[in-house]
Amino acid sequence: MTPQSPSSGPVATRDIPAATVARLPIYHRVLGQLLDTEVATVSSKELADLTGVNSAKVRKDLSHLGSYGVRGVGYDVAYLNYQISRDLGLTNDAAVFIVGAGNLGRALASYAGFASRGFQVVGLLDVDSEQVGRQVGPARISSVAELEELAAVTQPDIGVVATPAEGAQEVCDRLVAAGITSILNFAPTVLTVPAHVEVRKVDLGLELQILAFHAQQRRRGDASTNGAGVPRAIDVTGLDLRDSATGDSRPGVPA
Amino acid sequence: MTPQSPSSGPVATRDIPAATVARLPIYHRVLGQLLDTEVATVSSKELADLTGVNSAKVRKDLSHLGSYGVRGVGYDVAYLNYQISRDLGLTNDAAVFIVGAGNLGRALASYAGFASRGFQVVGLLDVDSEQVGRQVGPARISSVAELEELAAVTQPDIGVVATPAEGAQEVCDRLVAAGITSILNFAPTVLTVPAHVEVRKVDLGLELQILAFHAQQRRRGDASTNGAGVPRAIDVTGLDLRDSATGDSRPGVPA
DNA sequence: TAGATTGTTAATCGATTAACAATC
DNA sequence: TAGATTGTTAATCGATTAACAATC
Repeated sequence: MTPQSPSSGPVATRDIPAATVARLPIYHRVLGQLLDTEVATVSSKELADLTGVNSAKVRKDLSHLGSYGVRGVGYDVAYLNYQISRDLGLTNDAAVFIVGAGNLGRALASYAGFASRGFQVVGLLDVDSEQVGRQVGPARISSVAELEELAAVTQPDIGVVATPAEGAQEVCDRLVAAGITSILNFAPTVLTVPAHVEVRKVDLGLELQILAFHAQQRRRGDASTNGAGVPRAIDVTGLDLRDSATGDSRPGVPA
Repeated sequence: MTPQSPSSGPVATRDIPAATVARLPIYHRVLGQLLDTEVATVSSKELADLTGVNSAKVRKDLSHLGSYGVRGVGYDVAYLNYQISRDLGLTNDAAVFIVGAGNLGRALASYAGFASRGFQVVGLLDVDSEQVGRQVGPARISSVAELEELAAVTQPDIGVVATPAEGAQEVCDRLVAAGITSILNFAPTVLTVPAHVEVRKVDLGLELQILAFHAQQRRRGDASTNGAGVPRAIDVTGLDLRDSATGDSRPGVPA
């Protein structure tokens, strides 16, 4: 994930459906756990049970990567795990640059799930000069004034915006100016970026709202006039988590 | 959102498509900002520009709530905002119970986006006895040993699991036993819950992985043999963020 | 009335899933 | 060979979007 030209082999990543891409990390995590417990092979049915994904969907997803299974046997855990890593671009470490070292920024910097999945925090910045110099997990907090300088040195692949809503757009602009083309946005704002930059948005309040909505639906189902009384399991699919960048400097789709 | 029987009026929430539900909070946030700037009406086109959602989609989404627009004019900001709040179940405060007061738990407890959207943190628990008693934003940290007791008193609507992966399932079981039926899971594990409980999963590493994948795709498009050189904007839809609860005690779909 | 914008229709697109032939 | 499981087909379902009649 360092910005070199990719010399990789026959990675069959042409036209993997978006919904499949979104599930690959799930398979990847479960395969990692299976590796730890020294399970050698796994069937689509087993993967389905472990991930909650329909087994036909598992097979279809994996078939987009290539024919890595063996009929009558299943998938070799280590081999499949490696192939998914490769297709996800995790074989080279991705350098992550976190702006904002409040509770959230610090939580992200010390999040164990990053290192184990090939992400390396190469910068953790904050405006608060009192915070500068403090060690947070593997990172030391730097001043946000040094953003450009640090970015030039560390060449981050991904920028994470963990600031309040107010400063977010400015930080985003500076990240983009520094050459970063992938941004993960935790601030509750829609970020405006040029077309070549991809922004994904994580909105923690939104997740709660969706839960609250479904909870309300269940209560209605239980107690209201229709009186069905069956607590339906409502499936939420089709959530678009991506800030679109279809035109130059247009706002995108937050989650 | 307190567990009383809903006496609400003609809330037209039957069969709102899942994809629409996932976007309502986005409209809600933007409408709130428009309210602050005293904008009286807004057209679907304007809402589309502000959220990055296609304008036809905006109209279709809003039409699921009822006919709240005026042809030739647009939507009354305050009225639409209220209707969405009502459909999302935000008119009554939802009580949120956070287990795990590490960086992430503290970030959530002090997250401004919660209070402004009708969520109230009624509990923040940690195993670390040194943390107990500390004030974090509006909440004071309690001992996780008091989980059942506190839940009985505060009657939380939503439980948030912000513990490491190891403790997550136990915490989840205790939340379920305490009567909580909506759980937001930040731990990198699939939680197993009874069918009547809904779990939504937020996986911070997953978002980074998806960004990394797209970044890799862009580099391929730029530099590889096909030589197209056009940085495609790849759209990611269809991400299922919900742990399913289709059968009793079956694992679900993590995000 | 003329202009603007909603609400809805219908076509299109993509994702899901059961079913089964291929094959280890 | 018999049993198991993949990879793929095809049917179904839901979401997206352009287009436009309804109507303010």
